[in-house]
Amino acid sequence: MHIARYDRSPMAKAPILTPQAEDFPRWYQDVLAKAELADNGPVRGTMVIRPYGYGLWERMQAEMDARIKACGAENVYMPLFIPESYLRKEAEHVEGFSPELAVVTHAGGKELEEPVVVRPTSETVFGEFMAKWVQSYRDLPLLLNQWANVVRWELRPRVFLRTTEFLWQEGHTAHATRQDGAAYAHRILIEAYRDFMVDVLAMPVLVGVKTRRERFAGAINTMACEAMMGDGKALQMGTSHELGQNFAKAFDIDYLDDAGQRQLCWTTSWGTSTRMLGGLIMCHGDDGGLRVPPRLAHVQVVVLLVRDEDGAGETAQRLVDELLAAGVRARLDAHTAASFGRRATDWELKGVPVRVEVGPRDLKAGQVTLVRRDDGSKVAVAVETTAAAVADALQAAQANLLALATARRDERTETVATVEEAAEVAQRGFARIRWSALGEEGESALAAKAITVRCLQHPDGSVPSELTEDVEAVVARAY
RNA sequence: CGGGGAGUGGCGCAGCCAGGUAGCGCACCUGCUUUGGGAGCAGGCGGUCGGGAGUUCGAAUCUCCCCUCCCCGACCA
Repeated sequence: MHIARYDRSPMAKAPILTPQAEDFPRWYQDVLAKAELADNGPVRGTMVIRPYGYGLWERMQAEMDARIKACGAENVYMPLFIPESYLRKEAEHVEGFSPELAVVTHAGGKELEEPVVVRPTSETVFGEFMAKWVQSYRDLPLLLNQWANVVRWELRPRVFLRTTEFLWQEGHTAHATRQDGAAYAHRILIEAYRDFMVDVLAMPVLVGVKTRRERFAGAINTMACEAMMGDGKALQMGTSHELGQNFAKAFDIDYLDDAGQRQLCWTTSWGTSTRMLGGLIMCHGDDGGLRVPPRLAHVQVVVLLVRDEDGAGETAQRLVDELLAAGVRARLDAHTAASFGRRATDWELKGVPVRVEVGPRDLKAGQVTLVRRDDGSKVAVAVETTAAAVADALQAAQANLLALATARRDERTETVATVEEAAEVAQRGFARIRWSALGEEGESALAAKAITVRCLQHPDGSVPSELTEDVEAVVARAY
C-alpha cells in the first residue's frame, strides 16, 4: 500500500477558483457557482438553492430535526402571513423588525383593510396560539418547532449568509417558570445546536450570551453559537432566546397553577438557518473548493469509473452497491464521455469526502485508488477491502476537518487586556477580553471599527448565567 | 442614505477616446480522435450592445434624460 499526495503545482494552470488569500469574498462566490450550490434569485436578495446545495440543507434538517425532537419539541406549521397588528403587540419586537418587514397592502385586486406582514419570524403567531392552547400547568412546558421560510428585507444581501428570504427552523416554547425556560433555551443551544455543529458540521463553535446591544428584539437574554471562518471573521450559526414574560404579557399566555392561581408563562425561541450553509463553506472550504464533512455529506463517496475497460464498469457498480448496502451514501460516476481530470476536479469542487477511482490499471493489480478530499491523500487498496477502507477514511476525514478548524480558531484567538489590543487582534481573528475591561463603552468604540462582541463566556467556554468578574467578551469582525 | 465603479450572447470581457458589416475566452450543440488530474481538432447555435430621445447618410461608439446593478460606511439567523 503506497501513500501519495496530489500535487497541485502552482505554476501548472490558472486556478479554478479565485484563491482565498487573494480575495476571500470572490472565492466564496466562485465556490457557490462551481460547486453548483446556489444562484442569485431574480429579486435582489433572494437565492435559488440548487440540488447539490439543497441536498446539504436536507441533511442539516434531518440531523437538526432529530436533535430537536430528542429535546422534546414537536413540529407544527404556522402561516406565512401575519396581521400587522400582531407585530405591534410587543414594543421592542416591532421596533427591531420594522425596517426589514415586507408588507402586503394589496391582494385580491384591492387594498387590504389591514396590511399583512410576511413573517420575519413567528414569535407573535406562536404567542397568539400558545395563549389558546395553554390553560393549565399540566399543559406546560409546551415545546414547538417549525421549519419554514422567513423574509427580512436586506440591504446588503449575500447568498446563504444574509438573504432577504431564507429557510430555517424556529422553536417556540412556553414554561411555568423562568428557570425552566432558561434551562430549556440553554439545553437547545448545547444539545441540539452545538452538538450538531461540532459533531456533524465539524465546526468548533463557541457558545455564550449576547450583550444587550446584540440581543434579539424582545428577548431578556440571547445565547448564540459563533464560528470562525477561514478568513478569521465570525459567523453567528444559531441563537437561542429567553423571552421572559414579554410575549406572554403581549399575548396573554397564562395558566392556572396547582393552587388555582393565574400565572404568566415564560417563553423561549431559538433558530438556525440556511446561513449554516455559508458557514460550512467558509469554515472548511479551501482553494480546491468545498470540503464537506462526511457525517453531513449527502454524497459521501463517489466511485469514479476511469475508463470502462476490462470489466472496470461492473466492478465500479458492484462497489457502489456494496457501499450502499453498508449504509454509505455512495454515488457512481460512470460518465466516461468526460475526461478523468475534469470529473475528479468537479467532485473536489463539490467537496465529496472520499473518491474511489476504478480503472483497468489498478484492477490488474486487484486494487482501486482511494482519495480523501480533506487532506488530498491517495491510497491504493485491495478491491475486496474497499468498503472497510472507505469507512475508515470517512471517520478520519470527519475528525481531521474538526481538528483543522479548531487549530485555526485557536491560532487566531488571543487574550488581550485593552480595547486597543482587541481592535488590533480582531483584524485577523478573535480577541478575548474581560467584559469588565471592555464594557458597553468599549463595545461602542469597537463598533465604530466594525468590530462586535460576538458573545460573552467564561474562560472555560461555558455560558455565563450572570456576569461574574471572570466573564470574557469574544470580539471579532463578523459576517 | 453618503462616497467610488459598471451596464455588450448563459458567465467573464474587448470594442467607445479618433462613428462605417458586433468580436474574443469559457460554456453549449454536432462529428472524429481521446480518457489514471481541468482533453484536442474541425464545424456550429446564440446578442434589437440597460431604456428613451437627439445629432448624423450611418450610433455599441457622440449629446441629453431615465433605469438598474456592483463595491465601501449605520441594522440582522
